[in-house]
Amino acid sequence: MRRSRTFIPTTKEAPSDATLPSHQFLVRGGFINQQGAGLYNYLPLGKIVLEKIRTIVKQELDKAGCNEVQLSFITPISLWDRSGRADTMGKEMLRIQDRHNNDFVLSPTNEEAMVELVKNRVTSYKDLPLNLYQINTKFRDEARPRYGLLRGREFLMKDGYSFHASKEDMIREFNLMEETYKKIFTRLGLDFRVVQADSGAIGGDGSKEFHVLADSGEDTIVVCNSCDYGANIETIFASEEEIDALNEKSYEELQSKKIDEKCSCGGELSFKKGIEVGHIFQLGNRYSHSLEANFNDENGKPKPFEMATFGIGVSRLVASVIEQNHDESGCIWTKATAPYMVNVMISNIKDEAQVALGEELYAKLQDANVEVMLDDRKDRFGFKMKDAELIGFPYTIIIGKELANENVQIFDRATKEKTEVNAANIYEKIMELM
RNA sequence: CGGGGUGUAGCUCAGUAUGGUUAGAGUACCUGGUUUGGGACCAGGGGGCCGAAGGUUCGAGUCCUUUCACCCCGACCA
Repeated sequence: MRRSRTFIPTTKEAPSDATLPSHQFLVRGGFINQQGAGLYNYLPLGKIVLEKIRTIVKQELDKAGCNEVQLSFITPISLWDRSGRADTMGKEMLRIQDRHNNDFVLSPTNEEAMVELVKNRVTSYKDLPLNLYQINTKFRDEARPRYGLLRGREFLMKDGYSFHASKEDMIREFNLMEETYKKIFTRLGLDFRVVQADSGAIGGDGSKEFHVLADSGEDTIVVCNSCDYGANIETIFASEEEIDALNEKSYEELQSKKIDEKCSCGGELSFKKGIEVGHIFQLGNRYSHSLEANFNDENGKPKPFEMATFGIGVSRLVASVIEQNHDESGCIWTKATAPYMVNVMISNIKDEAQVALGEELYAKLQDANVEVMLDDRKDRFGFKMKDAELIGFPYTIIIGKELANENVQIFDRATKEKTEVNAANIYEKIMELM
């Protein structure tokens, strides 16, 4: 893509209400803009990142045998009356009326709809197990949306639901999804932990959360330095007071706070802040029972489905990548999430040799299916560099005054180091890096 | 939903205590010129129903009432 023809409205100043790095940089970098409280538009760059994350989520789920569907976003209130959630979800569910004064809600989640979909269509144990998911807009009318994409009212979430003939099989799927989620977050290039969550009435290993480690995380978790143990503090500290006191501490304060107990593996335990980006949950037959969704077992006896549910906050992940990967200059996208891998920067657009090399390289990289941006704008060197750092292309190839000596530079966004490369070798060199 | 705060140019904000020229700055944008290795410089220019509705007044960005929106601190959540 040519920078001169894209819609990437970057700004020097952040909106005054943006407090978190991800919020500031995503707005300043022209990825998103705010439409209303908890409502965001995705501009071209933001849309690309969102789609990349969505694609990785989809690929790994499909590989694990899940089926993607797409349920209607607006659902009749009757669906929620039957499960009892029309009352219990309260004001989080935004209700609307159509022209006939019929009541609908903007779906905040889809257990009911998914059970209704499967009910009477999957009728035999032979058809089980089944794992259906969708990556679709959700709406939760939060009392207080904040932190940009991290807590919007309208957001993109992957929600999956699995149906089983036995609890054992449901647990097998639950474990499979845990592994699948690990693959997804690993592919995204994130430093994350799986933690035991507060599983309420279900108990046991019924619920696990996936946290991206970041200073600005809203949750406090305990992690081991030598094994992959992790726990939300809500599960290991008895009193509300202790939990509240820990949650109020800043990242630095927590870092220095020692935990006396050792992990069962012998390793040291420490506190971290995390952003919850995934949650997997063993549901049992709570919904299948209340919605009378049954299958026939080997003996022809009707039984409610054993279910589990699996969520990933897709739009929240966009912000999480930046919360974990940024510096004072802007975004540092991971290779899997970068909107463009390479930014070819023509330092001085009036220099014919620079333009010629830039165009040539741009064409070659495009032919090689590299996601490449050509910064062909008439602006000055410094301006374009600041812009590239703010947006966070993993690599920027600087075609500038060193071209007179047959050299160009590769600027590594993460380290901010510039490597001198002979212009004749730049294509091979950049291809090696990726 | 409780407590607090803010709405003035695309963005960041002055101006409002004490009403009074044509409502400002920086930045961004447009024109021309000079620049071209870290968000350039000079000159010129466009851009505002001062959140909205009522009211007080000879006169309202400024005072009063109502209302809407957004933000922050709490309680709640992918």
